[in-house]
Amino acid sequence: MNLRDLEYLTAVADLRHFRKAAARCHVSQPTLSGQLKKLEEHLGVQLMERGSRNKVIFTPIGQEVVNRARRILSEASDIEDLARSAADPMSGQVRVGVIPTLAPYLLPRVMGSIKARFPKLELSLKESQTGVLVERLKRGELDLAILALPIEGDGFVQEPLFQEPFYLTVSAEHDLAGRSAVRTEDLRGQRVLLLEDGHCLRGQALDICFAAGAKEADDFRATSLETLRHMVAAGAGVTLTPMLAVEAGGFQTASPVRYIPFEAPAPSRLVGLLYRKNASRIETFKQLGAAIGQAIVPGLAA
Amino acid sequence: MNLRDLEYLTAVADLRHFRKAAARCHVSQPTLSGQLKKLEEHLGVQLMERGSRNKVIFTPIGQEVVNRARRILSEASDIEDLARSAADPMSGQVRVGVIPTLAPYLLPRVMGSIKARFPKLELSLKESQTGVLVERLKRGELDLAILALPIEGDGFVQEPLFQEPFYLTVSAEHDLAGRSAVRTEDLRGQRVLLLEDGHCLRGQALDICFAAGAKEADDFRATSLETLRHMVAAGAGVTLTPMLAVEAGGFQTASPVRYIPFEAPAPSRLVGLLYRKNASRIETFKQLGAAIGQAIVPGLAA
DNA sequence: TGTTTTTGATAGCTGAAAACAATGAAAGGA
DNA sequence: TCCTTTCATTGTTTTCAGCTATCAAAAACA
Repeated sequence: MNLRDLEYLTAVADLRHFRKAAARCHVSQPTLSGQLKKLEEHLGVQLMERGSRNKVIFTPIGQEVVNRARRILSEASDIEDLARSAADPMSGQVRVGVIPTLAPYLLPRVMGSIKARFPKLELSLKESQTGVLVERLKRGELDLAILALPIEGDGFVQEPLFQEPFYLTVSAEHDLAGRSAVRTEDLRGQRVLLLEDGHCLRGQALDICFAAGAKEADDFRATSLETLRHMVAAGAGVTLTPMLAVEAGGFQTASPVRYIPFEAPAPSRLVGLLYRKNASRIETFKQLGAAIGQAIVPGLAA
Repeated sequence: MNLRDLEYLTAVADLRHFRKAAARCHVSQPTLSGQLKKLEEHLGVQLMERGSRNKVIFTPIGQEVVNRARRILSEASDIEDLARSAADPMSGQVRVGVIPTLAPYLLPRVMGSIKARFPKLELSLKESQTGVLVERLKRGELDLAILALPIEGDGFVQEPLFQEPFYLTVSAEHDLAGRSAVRTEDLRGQRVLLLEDGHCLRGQALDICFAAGAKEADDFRATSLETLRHMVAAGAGVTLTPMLAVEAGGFQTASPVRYIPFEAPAPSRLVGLLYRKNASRIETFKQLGAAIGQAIVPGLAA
């Protein structure tokens, strides 16, 4: 059986006339006759009675087949519509995974402009740690990840978006609280609070601490940057906060923690996109990345 | 688009492997690859990501297309099932029209054995006068009619089933009530009650009366044989009753009307089937006719 | 690290079947 | 009786789904 045959059939059902039906299907009348005859042979049932003058009459089974054929054709046409609308790269669904140290701070700053620029795009957001994101990307459960680069492992494209500098985060009572800038060497001897295992930020901060001669507070692992912030406020130690997670300037003085920038070269992480090399919607991802960059980079310069 | 392509697609979706999918569809792998590629081109959307080693991954749109394809294929398969079951001539629906002077008396005698012999046959019954039946048959609203032959008009097949003799019907007080048989000449001068216009039986009875010199009671036209029966019982006149409508012997003596057979050649009507010359289910009709004949003819002989 | 295996894509060819034009046959209508 | 309408039939052409053989990439393995 064939969708084309069903079109012939419904055309005859609509017009009750082989020649007109053939015209509507843009084929010759013998073609349509022949195909319908073959369809009847294939089904083993006579679908209609042909009189040379009297109108075509459908058998009860034929009528039922016509009804079902109409539904099938309509559903097939739905598929084509679906595809057509999806052919617009900035429409349809994109499943995005974002790491937890980025999501709560990045998304509020970019979602507004993305929704405005790409109204037909439906972003489905998922917050997970790097390892989980990579795995889900590989399995096709996600289309795109926003995380800290580089990622080890092949088969992916890594697209840098921006460098996000870290800020030394201390309590208002801390010795360094008054400084307008610090160097990594200032970390020496500090008790540094870090995130629990699995967060890429933990590894990056650890590297910086190790290089600077600081040591991790090994009796504590935070679940989130917010926990970390509260611990620092309580005077339990210092930490490194990525820039987007730094509280907005207006509240900074009232806050019990101080965010101190590093002198150049400031430690930072590279935030970027990750997607499968043979992904279908690379164009969509590139445009998304550009939009995120435009929304964030001006804020970085300030 | 093509149902075959959708099969390829769902096979790949099931097996996540082009070669295996091709095997399941009994085609070569390049064929399947090529057709799927064409499908994607036709839809203008990438449906899946092909990695040479990692499993095939469907895009979100691809997954949605697969879901819809599955439904379409299932519905297409339904059509084939429907046709297969309908290919058995004695199964499925047959829309039968029966004239009102036959239906209430014929159907109870035949439906039982028909249901027993053809359990898969669904008879949809409609009671209408000859003219309506012929019209509906022509329009394809009915498949078969059971009525009195012959029918004028072409394009139909008329298949005789049995001759149904008429009985003179008089009240128990009537002069002729005691007779064991009558001749048509006995009708002379009788006041004959007949059915209203549209009933073929009216015309047939009228012919008999005209030939015999009886005259119709022109102030009365009955709607049904039952009305006629009651009128005869009330002594309003005599009438002709087709044999099947004659009340069963057990009640006859208790009944206020008497049914008197005619001497040979007894007037009668020919009951038969009518269907379109190019009808699809002629075999079904022939078997149905045979079953009706077998159920009725023994009763006629008795 | 080089080799093998796996897996989908590509190229070129073939045959079945879908399409066409021309014609026939049946049946209304003039 | 002839003409028109309408679907079926016939024979030819063209399209394309299908095949075999082969390639290229990448994972697996030694």
